[in-house]
Amino acid sequence: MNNTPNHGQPPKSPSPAASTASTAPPTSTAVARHAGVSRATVSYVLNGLAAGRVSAATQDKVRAAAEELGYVPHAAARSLRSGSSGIVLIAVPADTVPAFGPLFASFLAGFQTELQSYGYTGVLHGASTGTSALETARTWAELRPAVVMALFGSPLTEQSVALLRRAGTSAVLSYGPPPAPGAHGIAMDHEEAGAVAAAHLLSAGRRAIGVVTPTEPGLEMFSGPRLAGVRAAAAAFPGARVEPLPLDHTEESAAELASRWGRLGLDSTFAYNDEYAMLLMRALQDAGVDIPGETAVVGADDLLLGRLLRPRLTSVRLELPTPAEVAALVDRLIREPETEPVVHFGSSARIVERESSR
Amino acid sequence: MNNTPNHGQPPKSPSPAASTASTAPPTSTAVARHAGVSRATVSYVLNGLAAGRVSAATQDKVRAAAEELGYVPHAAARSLRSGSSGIVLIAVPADTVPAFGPLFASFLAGFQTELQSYGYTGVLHGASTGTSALETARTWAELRPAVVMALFGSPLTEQSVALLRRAGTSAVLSYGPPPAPGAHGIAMDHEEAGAVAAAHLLSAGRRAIGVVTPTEPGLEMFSGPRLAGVRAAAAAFPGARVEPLPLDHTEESAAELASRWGRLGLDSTFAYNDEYAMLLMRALQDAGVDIPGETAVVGADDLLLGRLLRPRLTSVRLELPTPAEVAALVDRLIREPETEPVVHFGSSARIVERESSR
DNA sequence: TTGAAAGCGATACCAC
DNA sequence: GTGGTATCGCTTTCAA
Repeated sequence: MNNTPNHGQPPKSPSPAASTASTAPPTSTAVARHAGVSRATVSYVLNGLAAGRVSAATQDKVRAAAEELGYVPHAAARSLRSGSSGIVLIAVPADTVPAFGPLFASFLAGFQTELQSYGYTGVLHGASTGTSALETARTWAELRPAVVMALFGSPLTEQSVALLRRAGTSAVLSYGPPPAPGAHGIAMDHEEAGAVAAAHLLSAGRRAIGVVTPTEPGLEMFSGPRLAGVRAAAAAFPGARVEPLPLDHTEESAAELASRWGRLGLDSTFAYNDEYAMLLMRALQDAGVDIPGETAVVGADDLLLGRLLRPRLTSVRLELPTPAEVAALVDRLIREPETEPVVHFGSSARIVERESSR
Repeated sequence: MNNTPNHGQPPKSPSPAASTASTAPPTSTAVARHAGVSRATVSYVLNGLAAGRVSAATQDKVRAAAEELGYVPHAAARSLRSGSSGIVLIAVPADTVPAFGPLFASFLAGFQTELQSYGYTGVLHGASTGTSALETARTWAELRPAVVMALFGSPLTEQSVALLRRAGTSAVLSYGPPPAPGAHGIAMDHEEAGAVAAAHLLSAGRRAIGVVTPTEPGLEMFSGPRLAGVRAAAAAFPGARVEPLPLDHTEESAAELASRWGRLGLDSTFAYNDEYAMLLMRALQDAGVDIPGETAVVGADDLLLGRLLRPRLTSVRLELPTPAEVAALVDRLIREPETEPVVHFGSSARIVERESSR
């Protein structure tokens, strides 16, 4: 990989041919010349600040010229001048992305649209977790984003938050895990998810609960608290036992786990999500374990998937904050950058009971 | 929604408090002052062009000052000056995103990392399909991206490609569908996928093939060609019949389809992907249809899911171009912007035979 | 009603 | 070895 310290600049082109087909991109100066007015006038007209300043005839001339030349303002120049980029940087840990479900994808889609309606430019940035938090923050800071929203496992430390804030970022918002010092947070209460699942199993008389913890990197921050939630709930029941069950996202891993199921002596499981639940359930069924008779299974996320399984899958549903709510929060943080960092609890968990845990 | 013509600027803050905690973000001027040198010197040192120009002692001073102040270069300023942003804009149709599988998510993750290693900044932009192609292109063009890679259903027309090119974009690359005039393309051969599936079913003696076509918006561009591929393959077999089967991504829709399965008289199905295959298979099994006895089922994408079903799911696997290949292509297009638009066929399909079609 | 001009931050040529 | 300084495209104040 080329890693010359060229600060993110692309390698210089060997052939300095004009960057595009014919001419250089039209600037506001070109529009002004074309319309026979000054650049100032162009700016007023095109930004809707022309009321009572520029005659209607002139406005038409300007707009026609812009249209004809295919003029598009230069965001970098504007942001340089105005001092703010209007960029909301949504950081996604690149190597965890595949593990996120459709639930999350649809949140993102709505969120981006929502931001646009506020006039911000939502920009997704896949952070490769190979690099340090500070280095990653530097990359982000170069864009001078109004807000950085760090999703899930995106690296974020006190230092990197500080760096971003010095670079003019109004707020850093951690979505998922508890925020680093200085950052706001939208926390999902994974402990509660675990607790809800455990409460359900315990009240059904189960006492030996396995908790599937994915070995995929970047997911510990969810599975950890969930496990803790299960443990907390179990602590209230004398004789209850909790067993972590590391599991790869592969058939082999599930088969291996199922093969030693008897020795584990578990009467119930809380899987990381519905997909892992399916993976485990299949392996258990293939190994002759009766579900829910011998072992109850509870998934999470309440995907369509779970309803297609037999027995149908009981699932814990985490209610996420809506895109509109989050966008409104982002807008507020931009307008009031000095707001004390605070954690907004964004979710509540409830159980969707089906056959796999009866 | 606020849609005042303010060209993407965020609403002005009512409280013009300093944008960040304490001071304004440090500039190269600040670093220069702090180090007791000129801005020019700072620029040389920080960009690694100081060899034989600046003394080692001075270089150290500069770097120390930059470090201490937490200096981060301003991408907008740099891009303004240098005339190129190094941004590779990856456009994703926002409302289709949830329908993409893990396959694609992992491609994206790798691609972003790959771009980074070339020195480009990969930026994902969720295009809300509510807006016109031209308007969307304008939004993109404001960022002056080096390349726009439009995924799947992102709106792209001859006009919008032209607009982007006038704005200095080296190349527009359409990933998935056949490119608009002026754009390069990485096409996935969905017809081949359909043909491969059909060939498999036909050679197993099946003659009445149902083809599941999702009703979700934005997916026709895949399902259409696949259906066409099936039809083409079937045309070679006298007596073969092909039946499109519209299906929502819901249990109800699948149940409804299953309820009239007898009347359809089909002995096989090619589903849009493994998830739709699972949906249909479940409904058919619930309706008492034997798989593969009465009806063979073939999915697509070869997800883990398919191996967990009973019977195990036969699937068509589309080999996508690797992130590295695509990144290399992007790099080439940036360095040689005048390359004639061309379509790169990026995929080949093969069948993974399992129990559901035996 | 319009225009001249300053300046946002970084780069690189040219002179010292 | 180092430092002025013009320049990228755009916004906005002030003057005409």
